[in-house]
Amino acid sequence: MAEVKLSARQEAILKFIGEFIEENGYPPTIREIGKACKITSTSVVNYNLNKLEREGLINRDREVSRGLRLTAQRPSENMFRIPLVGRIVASEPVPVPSSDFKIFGDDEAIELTKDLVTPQEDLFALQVQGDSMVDAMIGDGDIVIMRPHKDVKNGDLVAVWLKDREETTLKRIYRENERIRLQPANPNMAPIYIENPAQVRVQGRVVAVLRKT
Amino acid sequence: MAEVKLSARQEAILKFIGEFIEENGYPPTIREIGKACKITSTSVVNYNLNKLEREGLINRDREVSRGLRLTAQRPSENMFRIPLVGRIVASEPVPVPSSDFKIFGDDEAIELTKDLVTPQEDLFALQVQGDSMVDAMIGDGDIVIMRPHKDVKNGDLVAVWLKDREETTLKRIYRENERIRLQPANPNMAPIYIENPAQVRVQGRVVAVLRKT
DNA sequence: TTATATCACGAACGTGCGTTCTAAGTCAAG
DNA sequence: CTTGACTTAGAACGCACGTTCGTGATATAA
Repeated sequence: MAEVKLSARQEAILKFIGEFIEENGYPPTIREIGKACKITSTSVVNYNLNKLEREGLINRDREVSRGLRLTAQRPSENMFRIPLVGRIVASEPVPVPSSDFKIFGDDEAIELTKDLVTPQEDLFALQVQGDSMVDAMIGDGDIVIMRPHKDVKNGDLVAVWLKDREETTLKRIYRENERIRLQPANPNMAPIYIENPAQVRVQGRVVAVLRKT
Repeated sequence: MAEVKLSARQEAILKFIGEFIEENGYPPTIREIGKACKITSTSVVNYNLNKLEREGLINRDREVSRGLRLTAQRPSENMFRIPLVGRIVASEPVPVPSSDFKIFGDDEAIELTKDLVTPQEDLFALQVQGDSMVDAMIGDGDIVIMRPHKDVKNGDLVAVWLKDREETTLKRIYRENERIRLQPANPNMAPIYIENPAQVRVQGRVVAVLRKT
């Protein structure tokens, strides 16, 4: 579409709407727009708003006072919440949230921006307890963002529960024929080889790690 | 303040306002609130809104249609940007942004929420290049949020430039009498002792670490 | 010239919407 | 019981606000 066709007036209106919403938390009325942009007639404002709507730059709800909003970047669009479901300890399996058990009382949640993580429905967060994962460059108190089980590819950093050792670790996983190789993130450390795939339970893929100091 | 004094109706109103704004981009009218919360009289809604305002939960602009907004987390309020000023390499000093050199063309910036970092004016971000800081639990590609120089306290995780070695590392710093102890985050590694304080240049304090996988 | 489209002005209409007033029901303290 | 604070209800007032209509100015094409 041609986005160049904006007259000076329409640009002024658009700019004013943005500033007004930012400042007041609600959109301006036609008359407020008119006063700010030195337009004496409400019908002129209305005319230009219709123009802007046809251009796709704003939405309007007719017959509704202040019934307009900018289509462009609504601020909250760039933010989302991830439930913080618990702690991850080396000696216990990861507490993966069951899908039917919805966390409603989500006072415990982390707010993130899309810069960090592309949002998906089933993401969840865990706080690491203990220094057992230093070899994965993850320390005590760090928060890991995870995505449950499915579609784990070779090379992904995953949380696995090792049945025989009875412990959880974070490692890169590689399926090699019959056996599984678990590669520590620290290149100085040797990999673990698991001959029997039934001995490992992949609990999720690590999507991101956050550390506050 | 007492936040417990909300009646069921007031909570319903508050919840509806939030949902309405989320959905429509502008606040509801008194009558819309009334219809949604099964309140037949506008004055009752008005009464409860005044209650909520006195409680500090909403703001109202009188004589203005839809003139109300939630005081709690206004979405954009909880977000801020940090300039991504460059890369941090072990073999070079940290590129601390000079205060008079304002980064205006900040296409390179990271959006964060206040959950992660308490916002301050002079924060900046660097992307780590290379595996030279694994002992600080920081890997290649990680992003460190930093705050320049001043008020570095014992135990802070800082970026230091070691003059004699000509390298940058991230370590916890401790001033011990005349000498300086640099303690790796990995507890298995031995500390570095610097006898001559002029040999180290503290370039900033690490506030947070982010890793995308 | 006429025709069509774009843009601006002012006024009037009808309703949306915040405000205010009167009245009444509930409940705990006296 | 009465009193008073709190909450709900209904109605009326009056301005706020989106809409529509008539008018006119300007510009480009036939």
